Amino acid sequence: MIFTASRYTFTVSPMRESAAARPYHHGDLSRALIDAARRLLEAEGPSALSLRAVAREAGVSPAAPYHHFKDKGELLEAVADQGWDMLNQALGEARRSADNVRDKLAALGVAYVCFARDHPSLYRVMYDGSRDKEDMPAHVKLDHDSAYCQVRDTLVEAGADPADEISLELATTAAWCAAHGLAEMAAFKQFDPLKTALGSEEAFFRGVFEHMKIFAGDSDS
Amino acid sequence: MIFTASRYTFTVSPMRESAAARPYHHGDLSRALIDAARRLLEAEGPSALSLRAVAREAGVSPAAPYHHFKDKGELLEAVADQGWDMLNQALGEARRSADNVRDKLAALGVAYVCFARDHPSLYRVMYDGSRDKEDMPAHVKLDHDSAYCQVRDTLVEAGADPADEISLELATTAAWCAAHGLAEMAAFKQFDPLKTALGSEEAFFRGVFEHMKIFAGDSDS
DNA sequence: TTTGTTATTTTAACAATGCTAAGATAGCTT
DNA sequence: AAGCTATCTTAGCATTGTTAAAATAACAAA
Repeated sequence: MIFTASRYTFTVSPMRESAAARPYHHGDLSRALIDAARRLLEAEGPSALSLRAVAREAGVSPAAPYHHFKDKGELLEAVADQGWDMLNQALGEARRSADNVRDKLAALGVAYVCFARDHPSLYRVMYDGSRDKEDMPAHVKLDHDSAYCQVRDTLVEAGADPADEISLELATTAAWCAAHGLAEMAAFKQFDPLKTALGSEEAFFRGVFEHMKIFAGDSDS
Repeated sequence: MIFTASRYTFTVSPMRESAAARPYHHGDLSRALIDAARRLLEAEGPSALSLRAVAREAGVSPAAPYHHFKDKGELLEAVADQGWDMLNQALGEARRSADNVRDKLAALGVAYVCFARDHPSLYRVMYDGSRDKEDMPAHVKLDHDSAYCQVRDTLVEAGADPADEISLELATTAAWCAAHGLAEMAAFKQFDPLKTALGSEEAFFRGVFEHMKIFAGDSDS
């Protein structure tokens, strides 16, 4: 679907549900902006993601986005939200497709790192917004099927005592930190020999996770 | 020590050893620039760290830095290098002051996260440069007493088999990822209740590390 | 329909940034 | 003293985020 208005030409992605009644002049521009940002992000990486470039990609003037997002940051937040939705979904699938309970948590971890590997720019945006604030990324702790809650629930399924809240929170945080740490490291090419030695990248991820007990020593706390 | 040349006034940090024979006009400008960058970083955070601001802080013209660093990135690399030196030193101290072998690795981990907590902007710079390249941050794997090597050596001291190189690399990577992940998360205020419940921030760090065995299940590999 | 209100978009402008090319300056070498 | 070269400044360019003001188009009421 292609609109032409004044001298700007731009495309509008097909409307989803009735997400929001179609606004005034040009269809759903805020969604078009988010899509344009995602397109730019995949094509050129995070450094190319300027507000003006997004507007250009969407076919509107440099100031147009400011009527839909107060800030460049607010647009990036919207992009990040989509990323979190995708990640939550990927974790859900990994969780369902794991054979036995014992492997479920490792499967979650591998799925997490694979997501970061497959969408590196998006993953960056998902965290960059939160680094300045002192809040966790959106939807990480709040939603029912948020990534965080999925990890916590999986821990309970695997035998963690849901009554010991502190221990459960610590374990969930530990899993989260481990996955995030590996996600940020995994692309370093210093790991290439290890990956080939182990046969695949996923095997490398799994191998790292298998060693995650190191900090605990051998005793059980 | 204060120089005044043309209309720019700037300070030069006291010379260290004979790091490099004192250059031409204004003393050791490249060091002065790095110091200025560090000062700005601590005072205003990473977003305020523009090359022009650094030049301003150092009392030179906006183009002066380009005779000492080919890029903004190259200056940031130099700043990051100092950060890695500091971190390596902090890890070394933590390693020496740990009572028994068993606690050494946890002490290293806590020291790592404390460094990131105490120098958040510097820590950001230390990794930001490496995210674009696909290389690990400078000096992480190369130097003798690099942070990476210290972790690996500590693992060997704690009983890891130095002959099984793959397992040792995996374990070192696991420890590194865990520490980095926690370092990036630790500032989120969602953890405040946990920190107070456990008495201190360090206790929280230790608590997370103690749960790091989760990915391994209970069996030993 | 006409009129008015309001939401959306454009144009134009500002300050700031990274960086480069040209000239000035000062130290070193001969 | 003359020349060379490294260092620094001045000016300038393209780009960025953001704002203010003007234009445009949808809608609601008369």
